[in-house]
Amino acid sequence: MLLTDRQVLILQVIVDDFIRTAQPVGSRSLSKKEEILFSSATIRNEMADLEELGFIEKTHTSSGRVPSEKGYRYYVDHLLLPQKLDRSEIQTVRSIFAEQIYELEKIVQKSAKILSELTSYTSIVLGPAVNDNKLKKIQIVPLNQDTAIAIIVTDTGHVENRMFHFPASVDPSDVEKMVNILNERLSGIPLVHLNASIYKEVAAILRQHIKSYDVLMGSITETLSIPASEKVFFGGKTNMLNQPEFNDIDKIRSLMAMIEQEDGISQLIRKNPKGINVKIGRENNNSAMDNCSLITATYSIGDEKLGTIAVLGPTRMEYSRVIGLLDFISADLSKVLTNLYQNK
Amino acid sequence: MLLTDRQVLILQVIVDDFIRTAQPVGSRSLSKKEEILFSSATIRNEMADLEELGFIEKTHTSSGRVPSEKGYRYYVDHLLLPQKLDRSEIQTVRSIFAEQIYELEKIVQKSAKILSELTSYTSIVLGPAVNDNKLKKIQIVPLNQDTAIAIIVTDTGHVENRMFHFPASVDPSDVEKMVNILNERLSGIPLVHLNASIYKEVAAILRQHIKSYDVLMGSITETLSIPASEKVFFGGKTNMLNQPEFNDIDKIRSLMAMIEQEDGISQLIRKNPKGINVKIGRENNNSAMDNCSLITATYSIGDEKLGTIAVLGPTRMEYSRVIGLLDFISADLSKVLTNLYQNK
DNA sequence: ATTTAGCACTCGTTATGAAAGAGTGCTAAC
DNA sequence: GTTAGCACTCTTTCATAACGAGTGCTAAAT
Repeated sequence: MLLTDRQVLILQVIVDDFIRTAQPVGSRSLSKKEEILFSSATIRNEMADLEELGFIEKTHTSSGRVPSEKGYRYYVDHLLLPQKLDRSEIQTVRSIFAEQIYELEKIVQKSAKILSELTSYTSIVLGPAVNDNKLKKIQIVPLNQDTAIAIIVTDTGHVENRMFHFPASVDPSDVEKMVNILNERLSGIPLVHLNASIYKEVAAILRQHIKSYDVLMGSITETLSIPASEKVFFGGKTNMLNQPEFNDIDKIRSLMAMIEQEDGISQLIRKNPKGINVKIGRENNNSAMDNCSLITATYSIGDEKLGTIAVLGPTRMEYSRVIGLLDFISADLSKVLTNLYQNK
Repeated sequence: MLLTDRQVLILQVIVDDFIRTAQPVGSRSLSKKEEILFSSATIRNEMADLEELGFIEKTHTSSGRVPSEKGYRYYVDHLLLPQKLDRSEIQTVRSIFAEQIYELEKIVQKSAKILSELTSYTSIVLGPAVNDNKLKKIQIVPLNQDTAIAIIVTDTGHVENRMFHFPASVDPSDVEKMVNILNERLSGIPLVHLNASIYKEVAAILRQHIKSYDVLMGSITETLSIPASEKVFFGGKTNMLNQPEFNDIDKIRSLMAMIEQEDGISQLIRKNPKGINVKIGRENNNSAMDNCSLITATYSIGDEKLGTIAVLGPTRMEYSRVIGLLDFISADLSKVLTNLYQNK
């Protein structure tokens, strides 16, 4: 099943042309390309073979050829060269970090926006996995006798807050004491381990010093066990409306419903491993994305994977360009974040 | 230009029918309705008059009639009876407040979701105007030598946080002192007045007690002057795709672009006064909304207007139902919020 | 003076067929 | 192995006709 050089050349040109025009590619128009030195009849023969091998398809008996998912896969795996960014694009990306706002979430959100603008596809960025952030400070602000807000600040500057309730009988000074002890003992612990650590390391001390131990302990552990939300940011949600393959209302409906739902797509993205990953069409296992490809890249602080940035486009997406962009942005993002938060 | 009773009846039936079916209404099908006791020929005459007066329109020379914006306006102003909610709907709405989560924003967000589900249109809720909330507590958490997070908690349980920078030379105990003074003096002040109050009431004391007065004062006032974002929540953003009037890709594109942009629509909504307001089609002054109506209602704590909830639908929207719903939800929301936050 | 029946007319929708155009597969010649 | 040539297929476009829903107008009925 190895392809000859000529078949590879033809496949490449078909994919490139189709990505550019969204029109099926015929043998005659192929033969006019300058890199093609043989006749349309030869091309027809080769195309028949490529079709039999499953790399290209016809939309109907007498139409030109269109890359199949297998064809795109071959293209992505073997033929594609990540596009270098030009000067102005590099500048645009760097502008993400230009403002002196060092909030992790803001940077991430802005990345999503710029990514969608540069690609004119839809971008999705999985916010940093807050659960792995380490506790910097916990504070409790009472609102009235039986309600208070717990505020959790992480080392990356992320702020989580949760309201909780307790009986009015609880002594305010008790709450204060508890917060002090928690801060002393839990600073630096990843959020996800907070609850375990409380039981293991702090419970005994708390019990000694605090009158309403049972009640408060119940409230605080319940509050801390709510999983820190891993946020999803979108850019260009409606960009897909401009792609010619989505001139069909039904396709739009199912795709938009899928994007709007957010959960499904964030799961799809989350499970991707480090580095660049390309999922083409049905490889995504989601019927709403049959005509879409999803390219993901991870970003990190140091060696620790933090989150994922992704681009959703039609299968006929500019893989080369998008991969180049994602490559650059994710590396730059990791570099900046590492500098910001690594050595503190 | 007064309409006869019969003309009003015909207009009403046309609007009702068109809202239900989305099809132009002809004289023959009208004459079959049981509330219509005269012939199709009579109806045709009346319809010709109504058309001349501008209440109804034809889509083409030999089509049935469709309400014009003026027709909808008359319907909304004179003919419409807000629909009462049935038992199960009331229950659904009440479920917004069932969970013991008293966070204002969560309640508001959930309202948007339920509103869009009950109407199958798009709902928009303008979050409470945080700027008018009163300061409960301000806290500052240092992240490293030159960065800290300012956390602002309001009396409604809303938490704002902002990162800011200062020279490493600033003494940490200075920061602590400042926070204490700010809390002592500024508690209860609406966020929007914080900056002014700092200068008026706290500056003198701060200058006395704090070494790095100038630098810190600069940082803190700059931080507080960033306007607290008034959040916009959407529900059912893609619901409009299911409306038959949006079978046209171009209409979808411009509408979705408008919804996605969020700013435009939130401005459109913000300026509406207390109570229920209906804007029909071009009354919205926005070409993307030519085929849409926007119904808004305000919610309050006590007498103080807090925010707005709105429904965006086609001009052919079920005004009676939506107005009934908005009426109920906004009243209920106001009641609950008033109970929660008024008497503390 | 209203109301209604009747009818010619308009316009959108649907079905049908013809012509054009793009592209293929196959055969035979190079 | 490559290419020219040609019949064939399928989509797209356009014109045409038939049908149906609905109107406006006239004249008769109430």
